[in-house]
Parts: sequence; structure tokens; C-alpha cells
Amino acid sequence: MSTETPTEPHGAASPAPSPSGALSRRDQILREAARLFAERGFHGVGVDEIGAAVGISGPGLYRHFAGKDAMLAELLVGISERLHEGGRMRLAEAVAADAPATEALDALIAGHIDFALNDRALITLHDRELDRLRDADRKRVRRLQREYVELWVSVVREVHPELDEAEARTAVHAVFGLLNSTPRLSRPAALPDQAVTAALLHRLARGAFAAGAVRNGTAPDGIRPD
Amino acid sequence: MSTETPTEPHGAASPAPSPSGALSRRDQILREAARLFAERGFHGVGVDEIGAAVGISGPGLYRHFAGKDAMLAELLVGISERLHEGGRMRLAEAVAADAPATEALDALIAGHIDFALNDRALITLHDRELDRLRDADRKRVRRLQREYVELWVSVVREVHPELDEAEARTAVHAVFGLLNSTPRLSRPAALPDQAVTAALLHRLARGAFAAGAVRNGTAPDGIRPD
DNA sequence: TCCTGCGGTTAATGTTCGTTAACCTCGCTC
DNA sequence: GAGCGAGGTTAACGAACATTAACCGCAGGA
Repeated sequence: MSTETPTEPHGAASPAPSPSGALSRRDQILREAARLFAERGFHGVGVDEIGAAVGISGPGLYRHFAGKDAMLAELLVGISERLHEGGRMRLAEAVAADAPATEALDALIAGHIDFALNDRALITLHDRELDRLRDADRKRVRRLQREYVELWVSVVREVHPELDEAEARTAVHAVFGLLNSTPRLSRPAALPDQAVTAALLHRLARGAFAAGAVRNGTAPDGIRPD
Repeated sequence: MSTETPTEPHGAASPAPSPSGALSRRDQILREAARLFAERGFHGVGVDEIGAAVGISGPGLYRHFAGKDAMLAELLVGISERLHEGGRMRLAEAVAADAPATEALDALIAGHIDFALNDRALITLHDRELDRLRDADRKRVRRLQREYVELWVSVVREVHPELDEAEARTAVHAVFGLLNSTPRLSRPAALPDQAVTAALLHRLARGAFAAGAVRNGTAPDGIRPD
């Protein structure tokens, strides 16, 4: 509960991932905490376990974080920011390059896939442990999430104007669910190959949006694109 | 831990939902527990809360269940069985009616959507709290999940023979993620209309599979080495 | 009318767990 | 080479919580 951040080395949020190669102790902790939280849930992991995962024990964590909550908060805020910022950047690039909207959408999809495949634990946490956050942090994360969704919605509606606002939003959420499904794919090794999987997911996402926009009769066999 | 099931009124698993109208106390408890577990996670909910949600308090639950674990187990096993059984039945019907594979796939999709929209809490639990189960129950649930997936994979490959086994499985998992995304859609009220949403999700799912099967040259080039 | 068992109650118990206290030991800097 | 702060350690504390104990009222059949 203490809002005083007793022993926080860094001032605020700058991740400062690593100067080179090795991670700082602080980042080691974040990485392991993310993995454990994703595996067994926030309440299912004890601080002793997190400590053990980085070779120190229990209360030693308090030299780096104000508490267990603070770790989760930093993880969730960090993800949301990176996702949002990544999306914003890719979109800005596409606009700057005068690219068609379909390319912008592809860029968003590719970016999200990249994230989903490389930060599985964080993706899992992202929509699983949000409510454990303090009010301020939760609001921040939600705002970033909302803005990220709106980014997608605007591009999707540009590519598929037949979709109204609500449909586009639902479709975007659904495609997020689709893209974020890989962490639930039992084992990393079960995936054929990262590149193959990425390409497949990309096709699935594009196809979903395209089909969502086609509001024809009930004929299931009429859905031949091209 | 006690494997002795001290005070279990029913012998085994028969849900026996309700004779008419009102739910039995036992089913009330299951319903509220599902909701709470989905909202705040298994470890995030106390037995007192579950009790309060049905108007009795705390340890009164132990007249109906052997423990908190038993509630979760019954919920998860129940979902898996209903999902699996529903899929198996729809598939059998399609086969009996000599329907084309696309219709069988549509039946699977429609059934899953129905489930996702009507049992949001259970869907959420389904892939979130599996590891909290005792070994026996977890294996049972996993087997049912696996068989359910295989059901889908076989039909999907019939409809889209271009997909190899691994791709089809990944696609099926991804589409599950897509269909299961509605619980994460902040508010139930945010959905336009259940029927509209169901139709949209159905189109998205069909489109995803169709696009997944088309491995053409218009590369998304999603894989950009950073 | 008695008694039995179902479905409750509150109080107690034992454990787990987050957090704090108190203490220690290096590696640096003056 | 004294001092000191960063980053550990173990022990202690207190709250939360699942589970059990002990007790109770009452519906309904004998």
C-alpha cells in the first residue's frame, strides 16, 4: 500500500534494458517475475520463489522494488507502453511513407505478432492480472490499451469501411485474442518455426478482418476471397 | 489435499443443472465461484467471499464441497466435458446428415460461439486456472481439451487440405483465442447485440481459416530483422 | 413426540506469505 | 584505512486465509 516508494533506485519508469549483454539484477527480477506470474498467477507466486529464481532469497527483492505489487505494476505499465508506442510508431512510419492503409494494417499485425512471439509471458499477464494494480496504474494501463485499440480500429475501418465502429472494435479485440493465442500453445517447441508461425498468424489475422467486413447472406461456401 | 471427498452429496460429476427454474444451493455456489474466480483469479478469492455471494458465510461451503479446490475442479472438468461433448455431438450430427465438411465446421464454430457468449466466466477459467488442479483432474481436463482440438483439426483439414497438421492445430488454437475474446471485451453491454456479435465472430473465424489455407506469394513480409 | 441429519453458525487452528528489522560484508571513495 | 552505501542475509511479525471443531435449529418421518 505504501505510496512512498521507499527504496526505488530509479526515479520512474525508464526501463534502460541493459548497457550490453547482461541484464541488471533489477531486470533479471522483472524477467523472472513475469515468467512466474504468467505461469501461476500473481497470487500463486511467492516472493521467495521470485528471489530464488534470480539467486537471491526472499526479502532481498525489497532492495530493488517497493513490493510485489510494484513488480507487477512495472511489468504491466511497461508492456502497455511498449505495445502502444510500437503501434504508434509503425503507424506514423506508414503515414510518412504514404503507404496504403492495408500496409499500415500489415505493419500493426506484424508488430503485434513479433511482440506476442517474443514476450509470451508479458502478453499473458497483460490481460490476466490487470485488476491487481493500484487504481492509478490500472487507469494508466487501461488508457494505453484503449488507445492502442483505437489505433487499430481506425486503420481497420480505413481498410474495411463496411465495418461500423462497434464491429471494428469487436473484430480488433478478437484478432488480439487470435494473435495472443500462442502463449497458450502448450510448449514453445510445439510451434513449427517462429517465422512460419508468424506468417500463418499474419494470414489468419488478415483473413479474419477481410471476412468480417463481408456481410453477405448465410452461405458458408461463398467466402472465397480474391 | 485430502483425497477422501468428505462430504460430497453427489457421487461424481452429474451436473443436474436444475429441476426447474431455481438453482440448487450447490449450483448457486458453482455459478458465483466461477464468476469470482474469473474476475480475480482462484487465489484472489477467499471462501468467505464465495459464501457471501450466495448468502451463507465462509465455512458453510464445506457442507457442499470438499474444499475450494473441489469447486474449481468441478467447474473446469464440467466445462471441458460440455465443450467436448457439444463438439462431438454436432460433428456426429453433421456426419449423419451427410453434410459437407464446411457445414460441420460451421456447426463447430457456432457451438463454440454459443458457449463463449453464454459462459464467459467459464471460458475465462478454462485456460487460466488449469494448473491449480490436482494431477488427476488436470490430466482429465487436458485430455478433453486435446480431443476437442483434434475434432476441430480434423474438420479444418477436411475443409482446407492445404494446411498441414501443425498449421491446422495452430490455426485452431488461434481461432479459439479469437472466439474466446469476448469475455475480455470490457462490458457485456459493450457488445452490439448477441446475435450480431455471434454472426461477426462466425465470419471472422471462417475468414481466418480460409486465409490461413491460402499460402500465396503476396507475402506479408511480417518478419523484418530488427 | 422424539430424534436424526441436513445445512447453517461462530470460534479456533495452523500455515502461508508479504513485509519489516537488524545485522553483515564487500567495493569505493576521501 | 576509515567510512559508507549498495545489496545481501536470517529472524520476527502480523495479516489473510483454508480448513476444522463445536454447536444449533428445524423439517419430517417413526
